Amino acid sequence: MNISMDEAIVRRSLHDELVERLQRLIIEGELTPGEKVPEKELCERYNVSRTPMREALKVLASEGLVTLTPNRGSSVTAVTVEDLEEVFPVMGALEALSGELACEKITAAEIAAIGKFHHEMIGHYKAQRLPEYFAANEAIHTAILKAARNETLAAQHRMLSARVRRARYLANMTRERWDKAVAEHEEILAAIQVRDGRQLGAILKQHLRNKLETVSEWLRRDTQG
Amino acid sequence: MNISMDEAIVRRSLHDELVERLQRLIIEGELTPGEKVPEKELCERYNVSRTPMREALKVLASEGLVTLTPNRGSSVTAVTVEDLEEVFPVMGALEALSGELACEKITAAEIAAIGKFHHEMIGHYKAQRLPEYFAANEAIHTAILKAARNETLAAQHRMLSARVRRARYLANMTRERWDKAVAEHEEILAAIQVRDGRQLGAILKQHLRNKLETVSEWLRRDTQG
DNA sequence: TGACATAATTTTGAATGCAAAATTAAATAT
DNA sequence: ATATTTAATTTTGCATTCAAAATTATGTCA
Repeated sequence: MNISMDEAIVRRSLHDELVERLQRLIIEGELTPGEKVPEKELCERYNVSRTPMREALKVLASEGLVTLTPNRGSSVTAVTVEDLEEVFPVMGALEALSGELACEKITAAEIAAIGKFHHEMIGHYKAQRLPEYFAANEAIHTAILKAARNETLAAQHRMLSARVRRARYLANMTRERWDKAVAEHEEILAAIQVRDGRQLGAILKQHLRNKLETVSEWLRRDTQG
Repeated sequence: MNISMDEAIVRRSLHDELVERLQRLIIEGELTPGEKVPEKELCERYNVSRTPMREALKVLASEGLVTLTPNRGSSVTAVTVEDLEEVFPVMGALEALSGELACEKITAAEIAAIGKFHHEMIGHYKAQRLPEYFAANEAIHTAILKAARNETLAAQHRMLSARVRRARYLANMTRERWDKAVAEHEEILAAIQVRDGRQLGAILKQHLRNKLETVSEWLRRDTQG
């Protein structure tokens, strides 16, 4: 009895749906860091009661995306330079691992797909289209992570990524740094194509270290300047 | 209704307290993998309503400790060999990082403390006191993690650790493996004492790889034998 | 008896209700 | 006016309630 699940009705619990929506609101910046999460307002907006909303907020809090203060509700966690300096090394370790694992398990088709993203990205770079560049960039990193075939790894990475994605997106690179990032991406692609896991891991780690530089520099300027 | 006051909750937010208590129940094995979480029973036991209990379960679910099935409640996530093979490499990467960071930041006093744990552990090893050995062992790894001065790293590690701690604890080592683990610990201590982060990271990673062998072997035997 | 249908019970997901804490507004004194 | 109380309002944390789903029990008929 092999029933195709393709058309199965996906019934999700409200809190689960809300976790996702709130995550999006935070990442896309509709809810900005430091801001109090307007519980009531969001409940009305999504037409749910406070119960599932509060469940969702608790989950987000455990992921570090919001901060709960006893008896005074939740606020979007503000990312400080210190946070970034904590998160990036951890993400670096995870990405390095993803590179190593990916090289063991990646298929030719997946390599080709990454190559395609890469060339798209280069195109956007040459045309100085930053948002499109970011999208292609993220596609590459996601593809590597997926090729690693480790859901735990992917989940951990997603979690940390969510915490800093907004800062990452907002910090716009200097021309110089952008050049460097692209150069690193050439190396990334090369390492994948020859399936050199050690090398890929190392580059990914370095790549992220440079990103940290960019982002924390921007954050420093933005928050105190 | 029979309420035992010694277990009733006093401090801080209920859901937060519950997260911790349930975590303990799972790790200590009072709630065993696969078992359905008896929501009502636990509510009575801790004398709380279902609301905070369910909030806590959602958090634990997001950490992978319990599994929520729509409309049929929550059960303790059963750890499979496949899970272990996913989790351990990630923990390995985190531990390796913790080793590197720790060597940069650890104080002489902390090194001394780790040395003390180490010697206690050796004593327990010689006397074949497994539980005490495990406790000292865990103290060492926790101390290294703490010395790394990275709360994000520690939190991620704690989360993964919780998921496999029970299996880790239950799998008893062969004499041979135990010898090896102790030998590795000698190397760990040596690397810390000379603050060789690269080396420490590498050993920790290898150490965990061996642990995976032990645990997954046991799990395979236990679940299908 | 055993396969199936149907009714009773329990469990689950989510809305609502309520008391305590926090915040804001108003009132009083300086 | 500016502090400082005090009162009103809102928000928060949690308990309770309620409808829908799932599970178990009961009844029916071959």
